[in-house]
Amino acid sequence: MAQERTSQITTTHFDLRHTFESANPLTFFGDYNHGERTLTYPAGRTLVKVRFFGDSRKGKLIITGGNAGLKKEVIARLRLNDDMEKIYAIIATDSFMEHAIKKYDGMHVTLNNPWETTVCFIISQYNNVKRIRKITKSIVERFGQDILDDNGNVVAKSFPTTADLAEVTIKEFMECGAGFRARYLKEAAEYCSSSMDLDKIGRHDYDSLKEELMEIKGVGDKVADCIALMGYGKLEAFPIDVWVKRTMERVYFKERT
DNA sequence: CCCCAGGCACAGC
DNA sequence: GCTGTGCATGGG
Repeated sequence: MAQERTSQITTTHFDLRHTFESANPLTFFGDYNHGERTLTYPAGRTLVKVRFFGDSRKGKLIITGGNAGLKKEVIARLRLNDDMEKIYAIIATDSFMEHAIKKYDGMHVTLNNPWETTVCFIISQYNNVKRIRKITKSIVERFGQDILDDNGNVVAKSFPTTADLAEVTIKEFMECGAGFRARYLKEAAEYCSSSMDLDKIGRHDYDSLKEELMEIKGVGDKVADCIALMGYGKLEAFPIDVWVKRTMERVYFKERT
């Protein structure tokens, strides 16, 4: 029966928009609605909806969904317990960083399911954000399992498991727009569903974890860092994509600000 | 028409 | 080890 749970979390130095217009995997299959200030995403067999009130200085999240442990899940996933003031103090190394911190106050690194993260970042290689989103959504839509509301209507799809995707053919991944990454997805799903334990390797330290991740075809240095950081919460990881590289070169090796 | 996008595997040194 | 190259696809 319909007993929708609602919980509340108060926040400081958190901003939903900055977080979800940034670089985390949830961006690729969750739905962020800027007008309504809501984020909707599948978590297990339920659909989570998060609504943000206030601003990065003083905010509030209202969470709705059918699951009892949801509040804890959201706090973990959005890393709401991160000590942002301490982090800002550490990374405020120059005026460029100070400006960035001010401008994007409340942008959080998120903590995601390792497999979801792996899929998203395999798709991300040599690709643009719009297409990454399109491909990811298409795969979830097509191969995820139904998430039902109380009346039995399909409201969303869950993120497909390793076993789900191991059954998918390269041709089907191509039909989702994956292009040359189709065979990486196929091999990753087969490998991760049979020869590798994504939960278990989470207990390894950063170096060893990264080494394990790079055994997956289609996962190289940068994607492994993304998975380590956003799939496992290894804060030592520092993924350098073309934008980070470009910015660092511009700011620290040419102009100087 | 060309170029590029949240890199990667692979070949050839 | 290091460097160069092809890669599916869509948008600018």
